[in-house]
Amino acid sequence: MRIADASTGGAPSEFTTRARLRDAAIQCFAAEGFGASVRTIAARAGVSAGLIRHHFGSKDALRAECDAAVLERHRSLKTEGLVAPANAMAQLAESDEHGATLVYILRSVQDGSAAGTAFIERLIDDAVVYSEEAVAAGILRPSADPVGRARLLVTNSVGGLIVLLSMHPEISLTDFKTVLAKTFEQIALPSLELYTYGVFADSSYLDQYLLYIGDPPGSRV
Amino acid sequence: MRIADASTGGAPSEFTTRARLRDAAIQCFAAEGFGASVRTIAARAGVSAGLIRHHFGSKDALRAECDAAVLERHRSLKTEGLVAPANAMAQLAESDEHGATLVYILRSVQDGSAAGTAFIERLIDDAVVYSEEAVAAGILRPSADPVGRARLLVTNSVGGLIVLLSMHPEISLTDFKTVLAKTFEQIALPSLELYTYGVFADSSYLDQYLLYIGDPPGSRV
DNA sequence: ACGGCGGCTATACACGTGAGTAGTATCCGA
DNA sequence: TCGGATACTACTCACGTGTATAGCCGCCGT
Repeated sequence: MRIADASTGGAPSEFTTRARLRDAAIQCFAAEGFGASVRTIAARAGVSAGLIRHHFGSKDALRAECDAAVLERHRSLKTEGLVAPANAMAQLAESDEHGATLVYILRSVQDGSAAGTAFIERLIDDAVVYSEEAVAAGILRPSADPVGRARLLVTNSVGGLIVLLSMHPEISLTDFKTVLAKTFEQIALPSLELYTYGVFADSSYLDQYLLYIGDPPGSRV
Repeated sequence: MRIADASTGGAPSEFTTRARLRDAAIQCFAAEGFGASVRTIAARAGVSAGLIRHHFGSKDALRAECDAAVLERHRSLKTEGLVAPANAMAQLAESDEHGATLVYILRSVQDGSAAGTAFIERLIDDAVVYSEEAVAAGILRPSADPVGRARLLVTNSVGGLIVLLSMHPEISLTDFKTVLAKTFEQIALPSLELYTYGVFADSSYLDQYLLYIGDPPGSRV
């Protein structure tokens, strides 16, 4: 037990074999989803399947470590100031390693795992903070339901990305970056339009709804 | 072969055993995802696993028939005029049977299957048509990229729904309707706000991008 | 030089899956 | 009444999976 820790002395995520296996797993999970077998991961890392069990004990434990690594990678990216409020995702697609990270995160969300939920909630929390700042700075319009808006923006963006990527099952291990770039290029203009002007020509739908929730008819519970 | 067809004489989707099994499969797939085993489906229908193979030949064939049935169900709903442009999804959540249909569709999209892709593309095509009409009627703002906007709106809405539902794994076979209603209630106000006013306080981001694609710097390939 | 130990593999096991086969019961027409 | 087809079940098989164990090889401290 405690193999890598004991040898390197504290930092478990170095260039140890354990980290190599973990990164191979991240790439496989990103490429094929979490159905990727332990043997596939082992093959990609050029080792035998038993070694993974030797290091991690179980597939679930391996995945938990992948989750932690990816979450941590995203957190460090954020503290580096790379992740801007609006185009948070686009930044991640730049490098190929980060591309795999992004796809892994999307797969986690898609899969409904705890890591995916955690990630979404973190994004929402971030968005709430960014939104407050941006509203104060006059960049964003104020909202009647700021956290609801943040939630909507995040879930829609991430979900839209998931749908778009689901429609391209040919994300062979190599071109995460390419397919992500294409996708972003596809949605950039409509997104900016939507975020700038909305889609409705006037505010009648919103006004109706505001009236409706102000004095709701008894038909609903 | 051709059991139901030969007996009922033309319409394969009646109250035949075959249709019963298919509907049980749709509910199981909606509840558990497509990993639901043939035995589970059989148990739900109150029959043995072998019978499913007897009727459909394979699990894939069964799923194909479920896909077709769901797609057809949605198409008939559309021709009934029930599906309005804006709140297309909300309608489906009303009845419980349609709730299962909706969730099945979402699962198909999430899963990246051909049926899911087909469904998304159909929704986009519909949205393009509706948008044209709505723009002509002065309800929607015109767009510089109408089909891009339709694509964005559809993928974001459906994807957002998928994400939101993924975060509630407790969709026990019974309360499709409840969880869908809660979800819609949660996003209604922010959605209307977004679609009415957007989120940006001014058009500077959009203007920048329009300039950018008008004369792109050479840094990109 | 050598002895122990950690990295690593080969092999096997239990389990759940989809698929296949054989056989039984039930109904319908001649 | 009977014969055949059809709905249905019980049982079996092959396969891929995650998990588990036993053992080999090379490095490193003494």
